[in-house]
This record gives sequence, structure tokens and C-alpha cells, in this order.
Amino acid sequence: MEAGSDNDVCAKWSETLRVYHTTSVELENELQARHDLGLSEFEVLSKLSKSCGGAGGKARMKELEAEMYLSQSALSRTVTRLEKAGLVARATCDFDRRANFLMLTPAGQERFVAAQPTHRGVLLNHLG
Amino acid sequence: MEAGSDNDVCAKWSETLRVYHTTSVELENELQARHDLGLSEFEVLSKLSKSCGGAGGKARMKELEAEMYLSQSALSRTVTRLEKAGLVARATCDFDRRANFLMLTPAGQERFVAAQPTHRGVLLNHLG
DNA sequence: TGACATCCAATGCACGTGCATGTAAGTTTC
DNA sequence: GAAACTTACATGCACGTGCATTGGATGTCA
Repeated sequence: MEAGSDNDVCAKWSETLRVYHTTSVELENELQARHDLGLSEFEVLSKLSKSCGGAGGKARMKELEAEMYLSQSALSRTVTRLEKAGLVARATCDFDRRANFLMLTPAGQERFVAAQPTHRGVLLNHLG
Repeated sequence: MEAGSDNDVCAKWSETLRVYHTTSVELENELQARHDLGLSEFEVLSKLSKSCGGAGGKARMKELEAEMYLSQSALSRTVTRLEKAGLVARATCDFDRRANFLMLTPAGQERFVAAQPTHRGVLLNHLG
């Protein structure tokens, strides 16, 4: 019987929508209010911090793009915002001068470390 | 120990992000390509169809707003788009002339019925 | 070497969204 | 019944996003 299966996926999707929206809205609000960071911006800092082991590490734009649900152009502008805020630095790669290396600045590392508990708290609230 | 719990919620959130993004992108693409409908627009048609039992039924904007993850202004514009496409009609309520009654037009009902299998198909693909 | 395809990132543009505000209609208080 | 408040919806504006394009660097093949 297929009707039950239809209802199942509908309910599952409905629940996914609920969790996603409520959680991401609160993440956005809390990160913005407490740390002046958008959710995409926080996630860029997070990926950089994890894949580079703190300030000074490097990652390419393409690597980030593959890990995030964000288009190439949106990622480019997100990084531009972070750069203007002094949280991230771009450096052209010596071996492939098409590519950018991205580095967390000390300020960026600091901001991320400060924001991470907020992020965790919201997730625990909604998913814990 | 809290580290395990932290990892749990992170993994859960990560999975929610993955399911949400992949599913909603494909929903958006398929509905747009096959039926010239955005996801929000489809969901308005869906709510109207369900809460009104097909064409000619009525619902207020405020009712829809409560059921959807969309701001009042975004909903207003979504309904405007649907109205311009001839899929929904606005009628001012006799008893409260601030409020709108929304009605699915026959074309709107038809479009929704045509689009629903597409919607179900994508959901089954991703969640089934 | 020269011509062409491919790749990386930035940018112009259109679009959907949220916030703040405006307008009109209903409600309450005196 | 008038004034103050509240509610329902629309609209101006700013912002983040995706698509398409551009510009510059790299790779490939004859």
C-alpha cells in the first residue's frame, strides 16, 4: 500500500522543515545579536578553523564550496564580508595563481571561539 | 560526559542541513521546470487546497501565515504572484473588511493537482 | 609557439525574503 | 461618539542568494 508511504514522507518532510526553520532562524538571530555573524559566515569560520587547525591555516575556496550548501558566488561574497570585517584573509596561491588561499586571522579565530558556544547552545536547545 | 552529546547534535544538525538543502533545491527546480511554481507558491496552493477542500474554498491570510514558515510580507507577495498568475483569487471578507479571503481558482486547483505528483516524487526520492 | 578548452574567482543582475512602516478597518475606553 | 489602541494586509527598502557572464591563469594539443 502506497498511501501510508506517502503520508510518511510528508510527515517526515514537514518535521524536517520545522526543525530546519526554527533552528536556523534562532541560530541566525543569536549569532547576529551576540557576535555580529550571519550563519553562513559562522560556518565559513567553522570550516576554516576545523580544516586548518586554528588561525593561520589555509583552505581553498573550492574546498569550502564543496563542504557548504552555498553557490560559488554566494561563498565569494560571504568571504568578502568576512575579509572586510578582518576575520579572514585572502592570499593568492603560489602554485596555482587562479586559486585563493583563505586564512583565519587571529581576530577571526577569536570571534569563532567566542561564537561556538552560542551555536552549540542553540543546537542543544532544538536537537538535544 | 558532554562531548558525545555535542557531537550528536552537530551530526544531527549536519544531517538536517543536508536533507533540507538537497530536497528543497530539487523541489524548487522540479516544480519550477515542470509547473512554473516556486516552492512557497506550491505550498500556498497546497494549504488552500487542503484547508478548503478544492477550488472555491476560502482561507484567510493569517491562517496561512500561521501554517507556513514565511513572514507576513513574503506571504503577501507570494499570494500576489499567484493572483497575477490566475491561480488564486482574493476577496475581501464581508464581516471583517481588513481581512482577505483566499480562494483557489479552477486553474489553481488544476495546477496544484498536476504538481502534487512531482512534489511527492521528489520527497519519496529523498526521504523514502 | 600558438590556438583553444578548462578552471577559479569576482561581478552584474534579478529575485525572494525579512524588517520597518503605512493605510485602512475593527475594538476598547472613557 | 471621539480618541487611543489593535489588527490585517500592502509596500519601500536592504540584504543574501543563484544564474550567467567576465577576466585572468592553467593545461592541452598540434
